[in-house]
Amino acid sequence: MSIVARAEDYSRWYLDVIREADLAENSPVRGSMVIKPYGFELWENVKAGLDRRFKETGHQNAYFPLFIPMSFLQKEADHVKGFAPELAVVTIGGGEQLDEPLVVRPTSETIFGYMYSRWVQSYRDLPLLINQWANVVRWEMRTRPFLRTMEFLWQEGHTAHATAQEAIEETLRMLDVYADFAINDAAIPVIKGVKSDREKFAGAVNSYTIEAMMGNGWALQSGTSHYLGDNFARAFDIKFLDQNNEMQYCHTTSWGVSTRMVGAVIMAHGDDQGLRLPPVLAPIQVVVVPIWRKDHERGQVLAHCDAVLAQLKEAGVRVKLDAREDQTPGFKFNDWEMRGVPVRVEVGPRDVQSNAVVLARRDQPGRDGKQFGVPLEGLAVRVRALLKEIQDNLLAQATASREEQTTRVASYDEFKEVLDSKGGFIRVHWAGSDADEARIQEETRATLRCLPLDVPEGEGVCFLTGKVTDRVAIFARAY
RNA sequence: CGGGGUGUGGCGCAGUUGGCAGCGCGCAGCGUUUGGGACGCUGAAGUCGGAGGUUCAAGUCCUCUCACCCCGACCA
Repeated sequence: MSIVARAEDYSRWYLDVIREADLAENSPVRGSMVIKPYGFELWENVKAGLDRRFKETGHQNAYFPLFIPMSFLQKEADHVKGFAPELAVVTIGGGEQLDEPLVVRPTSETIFGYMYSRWVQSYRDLPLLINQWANVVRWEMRTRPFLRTMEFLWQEGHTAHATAQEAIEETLRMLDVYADFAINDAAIPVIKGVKSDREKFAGAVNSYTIEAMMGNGWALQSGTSHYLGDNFARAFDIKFLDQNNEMQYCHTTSWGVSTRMVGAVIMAHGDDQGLRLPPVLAPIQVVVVPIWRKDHERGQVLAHCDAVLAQLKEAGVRVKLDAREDQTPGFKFNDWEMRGVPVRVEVGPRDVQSNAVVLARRDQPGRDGKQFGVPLEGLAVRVRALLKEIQDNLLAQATASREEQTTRVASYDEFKEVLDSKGGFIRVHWAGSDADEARIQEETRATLRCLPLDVPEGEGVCFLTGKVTDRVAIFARAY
């Protein structure tokens, strides 16, 4: 059992890491997986970081049901068209054929819409800012652990507002929240952008995305935020009386981040040794490995470990002692590196003697990442600083790698050449049509990931059509 | 749905012209080990994906079938 090199077979590397780091396992049902405790803890930390931000921006959690009447989906034409192919539908309940089939939610705009129409009467009821943590089901043809599974966990925020402007502000606010989480917690640099019409959410006016780059140069949509206009308000009759006693439709939004984010963390940071977790999200931030040769050393070393443990716990560090007696220290070093633990503390007889420890950092493999003779006194302060440094370094590395793999091209020939030789993100001025976009996808397997928001690049010539435009697009092969 | 592949102890695999079902890892017990993936000895564990057929004899040959994996079309 081991992990294949990324350069040799990236998608096998990904599956190897998930297996070796004990994150998840395929279930007996095709396309669905069991998230194991270590992987789930990682997800729980993702949840915690997002949930805190949702609360800070005024949202409350609630829970809406798993089953949705089929007729609800059908109320919004684009929505049903988009989701119909991937619905799981319940037609039998309690041994009886159901009068109306129930859809296992693929997303919850419709049931939220139905309830919101009952809850909103006056402008005083607005805005409505609700999030839910839930599982959803989409019948996928091709699946990959975390990146695309038939059932996945996510949060979906659904909000209703009095005006288009407020709803658009909310959409962009949540996009910022996602970007902030990705950058500061997951240490993944992301590009905020708007989706093309072809790529946008079924039923949305506009879809926004944070696009991240994985270790192989492929793009991964890591979070989305949709401005739904009054499409769902009209479909579900979400109306209110405004200050002038006039009936108005609400403007709604929805936004989601899923367990796919775990896949993003794996692929944005992992190396040939396995997982590399950003300290903010790591279930175990520091692992302590005791080392002894002779029996009499054992007690001293473990006592020393306890002192380390106590000090780090006191400082709020998530620390674990690996006191397994049936494994050698060398095995444990490799094991925890594979699992991506950011910092390792090694405690042996020599450290007991000198009242110190050895510190090893995951982002610098081998002897380079080791500090010897680190005094026990003040260790927690030093470790916390090191965790911060590792967090920053992972972000810096991922950013540098993304910049290195982002290319500007001026012609379609160059586009194809770069895509085949180098891959990564390709930045272009873009004035093409839906049909042009479809053709590029067909010919190159690259898709238009987004039109980046924060790029005042000025006018330029569209690489495909030759038209002058100020619109910029990023194309890439994507998961 | 199209193309390719695989089903044999828990996992990864080998199994020749059909002739006693094996190897590595893991697992259990005991002992020696432990500063970068330790070693020895002993042991447990398999209706060979399923059904049918050919044969004195099938993991192996034939027919049917099921499942899973990989590559495409759909997608957070």
